Order: sequence, then C-alpha cells, then structure tokens
Amino acid sequence: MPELPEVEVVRRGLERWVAGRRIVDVSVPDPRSIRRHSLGVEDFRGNLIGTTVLDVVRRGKFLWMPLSDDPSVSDTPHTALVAHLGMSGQLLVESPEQPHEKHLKVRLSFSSRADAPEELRFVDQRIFGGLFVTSLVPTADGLPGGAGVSDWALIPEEAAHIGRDPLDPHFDIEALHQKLRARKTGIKRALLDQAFVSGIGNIYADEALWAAKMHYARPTETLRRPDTERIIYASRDVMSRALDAGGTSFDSLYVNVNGASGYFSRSLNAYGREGELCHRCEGLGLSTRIRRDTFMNRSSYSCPVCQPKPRNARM
DNA sequence: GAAAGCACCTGACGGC
DNA sequence: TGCCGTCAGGTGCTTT
Repeated sequence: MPELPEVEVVRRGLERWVAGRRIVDVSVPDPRSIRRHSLGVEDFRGNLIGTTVLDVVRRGKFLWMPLSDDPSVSDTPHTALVAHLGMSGQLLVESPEQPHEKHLKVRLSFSSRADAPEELRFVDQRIFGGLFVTSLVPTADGLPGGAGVSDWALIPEEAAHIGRDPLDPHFDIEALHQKLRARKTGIKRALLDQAFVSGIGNIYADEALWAAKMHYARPTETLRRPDTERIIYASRDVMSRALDAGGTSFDSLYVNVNGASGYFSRSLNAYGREGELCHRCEGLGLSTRIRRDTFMNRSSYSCPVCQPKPRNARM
C-alpha cells in the first residue's frame, strides 16, 4: 500500500509532470472516489476545469495541488485539489491513447505540453482513497503547510487537524512529547492517530517501535523525552531509507505508487515477520521469534524479548 | 471531551 | 470448480 515514502515519490512525480499546467477537462467514471466532494460530480468538474496547478504539496499521506484561475496574477491560492491514495490508490500520468485501467476512477486532462502526457488518472481498487476540491486555510503555526516548492503557510481545511510528519523540517518533537504525555492511551494507538503525527501507518509504527525497543501498548503518559526521540528518529530512519529505495526505482511517467513492489524491496525487522527470528536477538545468539498480535482490528508485530509488554499496558 | 469501536471497500487466499 | 468466510488497513464517523 502507499505509505509516506511512496506518497512523496508521487508528489515529486506530479511536481515534474503536472505543476504549471492547466486543467482542460475532467471525467469521473466512478463518483465513489470523489465522495468527499459533497457537492457532487458537476461541482467537482466546475471547480477544476480552467484552473492551473501551481504546486504539489504533501503532509503525511495527504497530497494537494493549489489551484489558480489566472496564474499570471501572483496571488496566494484559495482552493486546492486534494488527493489521498488510501490503501490502493494510484496517480498515473499517461497519454489519452493508453487503455483505461480496470479501476479507473477519475481522469484529468491537461493543456498539451510537448514533453509530457496529457492525462492524470486516479486509479483505486479498494476505494479507500479519493479526490476532492476544498478551501485552503492558514496553518496553525504559520509555517509552510508541507513538502512542496512553494512556501505558502496554507493547508486544506480537511487536513488542518493533522500533525506534521516526521520528515517535515518543521516537525516539533517537544510539542509531540507534551501531547503524548497528556494523553492516556497506548503508544501505537497514538502513532496511528494522525492528529499527533501524520504519515505513520501500521507498517512504520511496528518498525519504529521495534527499532526503539518499545512495546506497542506502552502508556503514553509514562514516556520520557528520550523515549519519544527514539521513536521519531527510528521512524525517520526507516522512512528515509524507504524513500531512497523508492527514488531509485521511480518510473517517472507512471507516477509510481506500486506499493507492493516498493514495500517488498524494503528490509523490515518486524512487520509481516511472524514466526521468523528477531534480527536483533539473532545477533546476540538468541532465537526469539517475532510475534503477531491482533490489535485495533489489525496485526501488530513485535519481539517478545526486545519489546517486553509493560505491566501497565494500554491496549 | 477523550478514547475506543467500527464501517467503508475489493481482491487474494484458504477451507470445504 | 465454486462458494463462503476471513484478512488486509487509513480515515472519519459513531458509540461509550
């Protein structure tokens, strides 16, 4: 599935192929993928056709493209096309002659450019993702909304509540630490809550906790500052390595969110390794095996030795 | 108000 | 071979 590093690869691809281009047509073969655009298909089309994409910005797994009716006027944008890839979404830059994908949901046609295909297609098998047009509002901290070329301190209204992601240069560890201490919940539950920190999904939560030698049910109110730092540094490390790997295999025309290939190329220490030897214990001559627990209706992978369950666990 | 539970969705896979 | 149940999980809404 697309995780934060894959979404960043998509952002860079879109920045190259789509930024600065005018939208000339929009079609929505499956309206379920724009269900977050409450005013419907015609309003969605009307808000896009004739506008120009100014930039491609990302915070966590949210992507947005600030729009302008007249790019010759240097003004801050007011609206944006927002995209979330969900579990299976893909944004593909293709020529109109390319056969339609089985799960094609939305097509955007751009003004022609000699060196670039004219269509951006949103393809989504499981329809957890989607597109919508919304207003941009000022960021709470007055700093740039996310990763992008522009430095507008703006963010889509619907994404304004989410925290910055660990790869964001404006990420504030101390603020996160204080929020975690004030909350009475387990650490993994908090890491998956985008209001605390965005961009961490089930895979990176397990990997970061393994690297930090911390059990997923550790109560957040017991965290010390070095604990929070260990988790964030670990998540940064694993996501940066995944981003590097995604970057090297990046197929620039197909704005690649092939989650499966990217995911399996990573070296994971916990996620999906039930019954396999813990790499860290193995190095110490132990034969501990990774355990899988059901947690939040999902799977949670951990080492029972490196990540012992606390007595005051918050499940 | 905070925290937890659950629905959304479809393809892969295992069991019968 | 075909049917059925289970599983995967990010987000937002509902329930406790």
